[in-house]
Amino acid sequence: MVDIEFLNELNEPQREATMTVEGPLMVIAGAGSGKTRVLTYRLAFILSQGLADAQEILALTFTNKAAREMKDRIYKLVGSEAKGIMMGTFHSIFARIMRTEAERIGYTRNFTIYDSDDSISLIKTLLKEQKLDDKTYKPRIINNTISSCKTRLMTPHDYKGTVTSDFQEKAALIYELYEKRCLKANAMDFGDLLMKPVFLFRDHPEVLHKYQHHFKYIMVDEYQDTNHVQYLLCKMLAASHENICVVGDDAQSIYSFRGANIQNILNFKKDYPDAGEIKLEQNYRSTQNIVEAANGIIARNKDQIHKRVFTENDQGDPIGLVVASSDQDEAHRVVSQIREQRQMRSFQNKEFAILYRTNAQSRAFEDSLRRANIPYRIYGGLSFYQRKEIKDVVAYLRLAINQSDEQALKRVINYPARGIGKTSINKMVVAADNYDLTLWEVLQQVHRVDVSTRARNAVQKFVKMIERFMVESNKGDAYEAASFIAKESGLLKDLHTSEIPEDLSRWENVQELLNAAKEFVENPEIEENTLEYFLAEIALFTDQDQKDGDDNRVNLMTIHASKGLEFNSVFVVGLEEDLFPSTMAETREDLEEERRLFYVAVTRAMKCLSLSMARSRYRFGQLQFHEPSRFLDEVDPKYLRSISGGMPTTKTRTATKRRAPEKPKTLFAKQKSTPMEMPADFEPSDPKLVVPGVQVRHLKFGVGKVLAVEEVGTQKKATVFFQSSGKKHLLLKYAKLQVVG
DNA sequence: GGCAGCAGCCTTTTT
DNA sequence: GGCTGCTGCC
Repeated sequence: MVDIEFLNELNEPQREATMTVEGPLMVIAGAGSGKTRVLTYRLAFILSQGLADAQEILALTFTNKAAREMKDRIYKLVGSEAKGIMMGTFHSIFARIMRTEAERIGYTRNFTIYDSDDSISLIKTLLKEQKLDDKTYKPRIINNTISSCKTRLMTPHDYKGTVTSDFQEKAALIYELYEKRCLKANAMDFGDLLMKPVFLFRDHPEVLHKYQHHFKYIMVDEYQDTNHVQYLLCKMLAASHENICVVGDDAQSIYSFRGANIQNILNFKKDYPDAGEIKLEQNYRSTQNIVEAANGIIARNKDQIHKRVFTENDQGDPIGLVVASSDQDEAHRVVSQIREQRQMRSFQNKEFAILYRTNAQSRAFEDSLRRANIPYRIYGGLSFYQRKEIKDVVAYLRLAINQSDEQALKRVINYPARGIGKTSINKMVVAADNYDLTLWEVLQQVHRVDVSTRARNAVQKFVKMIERFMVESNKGDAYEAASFIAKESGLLKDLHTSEIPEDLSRWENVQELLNAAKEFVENPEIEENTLEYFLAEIALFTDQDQKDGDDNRVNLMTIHASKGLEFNSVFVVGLEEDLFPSTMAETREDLEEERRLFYVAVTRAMKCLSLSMARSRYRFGQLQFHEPSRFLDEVDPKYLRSISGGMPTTKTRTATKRRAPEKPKTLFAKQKSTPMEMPADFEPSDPKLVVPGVQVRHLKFGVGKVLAVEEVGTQKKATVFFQSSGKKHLLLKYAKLQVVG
């Protein structure tokens, strides 16, 4: 038995929540009340008491990152006993279960996971085949319809019974065809990963029993954001022992747009009348001002469980309020405040967060921060795995594992160009349809299809290549296989020899993917190091999961993405009607969700909080004027202090002047994982300091030694020898160099 | 078959 | 304002 001294670090309700492990339990955890701590300690407690082995515990989290962090913390508490806890997102856990059980529902274990892009592109194909216009029947909307059916467990047949409009009727038809095609492609979409297990458990009680028996303890984090399917899965798995603990905060439910159901929290007591209920109400995160202002905000919502969040922390500073004239002005003033707080309170860059309602708002802040030479990091937006070049490589990998994967096949069949054009592909698609074969099977028998000799030869070569990839993917580990495929497919070469400058950074991104494969292979935690497992992992990897990194940068993200995080200083920006709350929010329920979102934003702040709005801003390429958000009126003025941001300081002007105009577009676009990011602690030096003999750092080339500086015309040109890439000539006017050592 | 140029869409949030 | 995907031209 492991020592459980750690329980002493908890307050009374926290300890109770930690030690109540038998039977159903609901923990309502207010913002900043130590929820994660309770969850980790609770798991550590179960393990240390020998109540269950790690593999017998199921812990469902909201993001993979949350799971990883929790695992780390549990390791620190109980050591290697924690190894093997089934911890992850609903999607990743049930994807694993479905791999084991795939054969029972007509799939094989190597099935592909379609992301929304794959789904939408399949829907487009189907619309075309049905001669339906994709302007009237928008693929994205149909995709939303299908996923919403899936969270409500509606099959195409069920849905057909409910249609009341022409659009729905066509959507039902597409849904039906879509399901057939997914099955044929041995592919599941996000919705399937949750819906199919429910049907599997329903139709195969022995399978359900197996898992019910297997998981002795179940824990669900962020329960307020679970949807109906997730709710059912929990209920099914917990039915025999009922050792289920759900943790959440109804006030922070912000995902109803994707089917999250706040009722799940309220229903918990109906399903388990004897369930314990513990409220964590002491906030350890924020100042009194922030906690009380937040309480005042959320009090206006009708739908909520009563609780009284309080704190024993200091009162703290008033909440800053900024009314800016434009979005640029807003950004500018936020940056000024960041500067000021860095000085006055000695906060580091990474202790700041700028939170906004929509991703599109980030641009103004990026510009301002870049001008001020403040490094920043953007969360969200286009994730690494959504990039074209990455999707191309991944498509090859997918194809190596699952040849039925139609979306992957179509993506790479003629990329890099190998002479298999639209006409030939169309003929083969038709053949596949006529003979009820997969596209891959047709490719294998291309000699029976009426295509040009040139195309036929190209197809046969392509098939041989993929077959080699199949062999390779079974032979080596994920890294070896992926490297082989990236190289042999011609993809790397295509990017490397390309004239287009962006292709260089694409090439680097592909290298980055290979690095990820290497890291995966070297991770001792993983079950198997094959390509198949690697693919399964990255299919569910999202931008929310990117590593924090220790680098010192200001954080920019949507409020949704900020859930679960905390920062010393938070700026909630864009508090304008029609932006936040969003125009889309019409009903009282919608509006209450927006208000919860505001509540989440405000409660991310530990010490400093600032709210701002812009009277005008560019949207859809047009200048728009906005009224202040109603949410600003909902903050009690006694907590507020208006900040009338004045003119930019001298220092600001200098910084603005100093920036090189080329910097954003060229250098930063070439950053590896996320473009436009500025590495931490990179501070370009005055060009005068760049003299022969000194060591310098360059954003892209790394560290190097200055060999010579010469005047070319009116400009200064330096010759630098870089360890990474050899000798380079750089114009000092453009190249930013930092003198080091 | 490949590329360039343009139209139209988007902006709520994501596994 | 920026991106994607389509069309039409070579």
